[in-house]
Amino acid sequence: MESNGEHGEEWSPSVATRRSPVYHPGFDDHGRPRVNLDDLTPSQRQAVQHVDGPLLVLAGPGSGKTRVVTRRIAHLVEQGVHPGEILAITFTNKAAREMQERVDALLPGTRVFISTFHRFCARLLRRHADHVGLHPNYTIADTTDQRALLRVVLDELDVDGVHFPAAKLNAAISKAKNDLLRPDDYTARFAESIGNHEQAVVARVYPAYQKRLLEANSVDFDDLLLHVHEMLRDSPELRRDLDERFRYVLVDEYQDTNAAQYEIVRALSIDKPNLCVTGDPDQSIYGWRGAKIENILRFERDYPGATVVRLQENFRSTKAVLRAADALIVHNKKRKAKSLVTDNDEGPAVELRVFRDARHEAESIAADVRRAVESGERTYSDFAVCYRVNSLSREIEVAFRRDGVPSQVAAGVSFFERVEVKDVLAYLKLALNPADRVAFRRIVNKPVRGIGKKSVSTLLAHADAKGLTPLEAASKATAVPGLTKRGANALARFAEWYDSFDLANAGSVAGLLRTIVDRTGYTAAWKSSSSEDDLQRLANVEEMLAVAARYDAEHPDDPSLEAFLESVSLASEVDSLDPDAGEVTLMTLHAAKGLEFPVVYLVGVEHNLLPHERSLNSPDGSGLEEERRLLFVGMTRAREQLVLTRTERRDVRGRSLHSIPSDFLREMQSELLVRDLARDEFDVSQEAEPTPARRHTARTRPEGQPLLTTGAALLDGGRRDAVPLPVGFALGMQVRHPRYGRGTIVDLGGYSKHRTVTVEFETDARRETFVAAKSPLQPIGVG
DNA sequence: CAGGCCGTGCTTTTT
DNA sequence: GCACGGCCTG
Repeated sequence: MESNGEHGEEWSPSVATRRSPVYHPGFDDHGRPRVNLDDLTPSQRQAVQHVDGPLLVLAGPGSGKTRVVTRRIAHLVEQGVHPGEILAITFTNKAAREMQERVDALLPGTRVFISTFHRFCARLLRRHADHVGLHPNYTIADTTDQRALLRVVLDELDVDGVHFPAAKLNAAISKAKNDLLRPDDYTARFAESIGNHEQAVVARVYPAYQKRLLEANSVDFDDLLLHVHEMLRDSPELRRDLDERFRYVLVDEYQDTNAAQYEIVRALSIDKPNLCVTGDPDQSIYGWRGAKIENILRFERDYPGATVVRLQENFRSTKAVLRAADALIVHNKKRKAKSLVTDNDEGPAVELRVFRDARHEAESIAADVRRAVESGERTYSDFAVCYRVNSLSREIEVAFRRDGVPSQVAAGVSFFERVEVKDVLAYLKLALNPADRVAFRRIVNKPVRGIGKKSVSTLLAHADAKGLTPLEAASKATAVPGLTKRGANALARFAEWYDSFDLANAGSVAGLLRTIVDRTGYTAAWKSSSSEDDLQRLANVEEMLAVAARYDAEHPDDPSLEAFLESVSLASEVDSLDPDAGEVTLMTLHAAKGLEFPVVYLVGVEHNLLPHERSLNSPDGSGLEEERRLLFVGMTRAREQLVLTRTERRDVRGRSLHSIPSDFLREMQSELLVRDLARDEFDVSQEAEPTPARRHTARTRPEGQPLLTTGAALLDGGRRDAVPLPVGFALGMQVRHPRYGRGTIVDLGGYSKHRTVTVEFETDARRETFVAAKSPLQPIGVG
């Protein structure tokens, strides 16, 4: 309790400050307890009412886990536990936000510290950076930065970057870090390994890479955990303080914790072992990034006297869905036996539909969805389409767009990873952390200033030797040996120009960003360009400014650059999914965890895809079991209807290959209703043909009609290769809206994602403005 | 030093 | 099939 006052500040604004003792948040104004227990099952209630000591909640899919966790938090507060003593850790920002909202709904104004592992560690590291040789203004290197840095290291160590690509080495280093293997440990273990070239190379590269990161006052994703683990391990006082400070710790999705996360949680639960973990071994799908399913399996041994609560009743899915999911998962050997039971209806049978190829598969689903929505039976947001690999989304996106089915994609490449966004962010990073060599390299010649790679390397070598920041070295570039006169002058000019920015006084984050964009003239060339790509880039930078402005507005009390960059670095694409967007959601099976939809299509249930070929050669079959769990997770997202699909041919990297049905299908065949649509007389696409909107889209864009807006495909798809929306909106164009009927476009505004279209409709001269990318508007030719 | 072309290798999943 | 990095040329 004592520690709250002192540390409380640190965690604001996420943690409420101490309340007046008179107010008791566990009760409403009439003295009734807020935490309702009546609508809980006995085991749910047991978990909610558990206060002290370790607690393991084994929660099957759809068993009301979030409800239990949030109620339990509320119950703890009701029991007099101060909200500031509770720490809840999730894996995704989305889960954290949701939990925050639900706790807030139960006990308005109560702000518990709810955070993802990485964010929690980032904060902690900010506060105690000196423990691990960092400064509080450290920056976070994302995957692109990591690879860029690795390439520099490879260059220096004269490692052949062709046989040992940065991405691969990065994965190896990441894996080592996840297993708590630090450079020295790794080198000690693998330096001698003759049999494995890659390990020998990593043993050389890893220490150099880590040194460079530290030099740049930077950390990668894994370091966030690793550094915190180190400080907790090496500073008993700090560990004890935090253990005391967070008397009640909750960890969600515990089956997905890796070695570092496990140790961190452990360290916070020694003196006050009020640790509650929730999870489901059957939903462990992150083994490939170091998650240890054993962590949850051995919880009772790790925390003696632990209470174990099993939530087996499923409130989400139909009996048919659960039987199929169960038929599949029982084939896993390494597993705690658990059955899925529900009082829900039987529901329609789980179907397996077989198609000729991916195009038929996609078009059939699109037609299906349209039919259900047009008949009023469903809305678009009732549907999800899940797949094993991101590349499968493409065919679906295309078919949906062709058919006028609105969709949103949780894609692998995020907005924040686009080059132009990264460039602008690198300026911000350098402003925060002048030591950041990765950021410096990125922006020193952007826009082009005549500073080449050679000059930069020479300069940075000098800076390293003299202990200067890159900018300090650049300002005295003429005195740096080895630089050409031209290079030195350009560098000195750059440094002088940069210093004249007065970044410190730019005020808000948005102000700072605006200053940077204006002063660099970064976007200038694009403004006059007519190329679609350039306009897109411009729009992305504008969007970045909007993101910053939004951040400023949401954090008037904390306009700090580090907090902004942190939130940007730790944002993920799944976080941007909007369940109420009125769109079909397309995502990978991994991204689907924790979500639910009335109707789920699970495409590409084929051998080498699901299970993925890369999982097949794991020696103990653990890879295969994880694939099975992945399918299990996907299936159990469905509330009412589940459709699995496979095709007979599929394009893999350009080649069309014959596909083999997944073994998983055989394992649950008794629960599947098989419909072979591959040998039908009629083309699926023809069957679905005669709908009005479809005919309209077929002649959507008359010859010569300029593509005036960019669509959801370019932005939401997040990929450069996304097919541009075949639909351009232009002034005067005739469009149709499903509710308002025919109309004419009378105004256009904004760019890309925020492109707006104002339409005057024929009925009652109604005027409406839509966000182009999200609107159901269908062009019907030019008026 | 910059821009363009060519070849490789990629794709499993992500904080 | 594509995107990226590396290489070569101007």
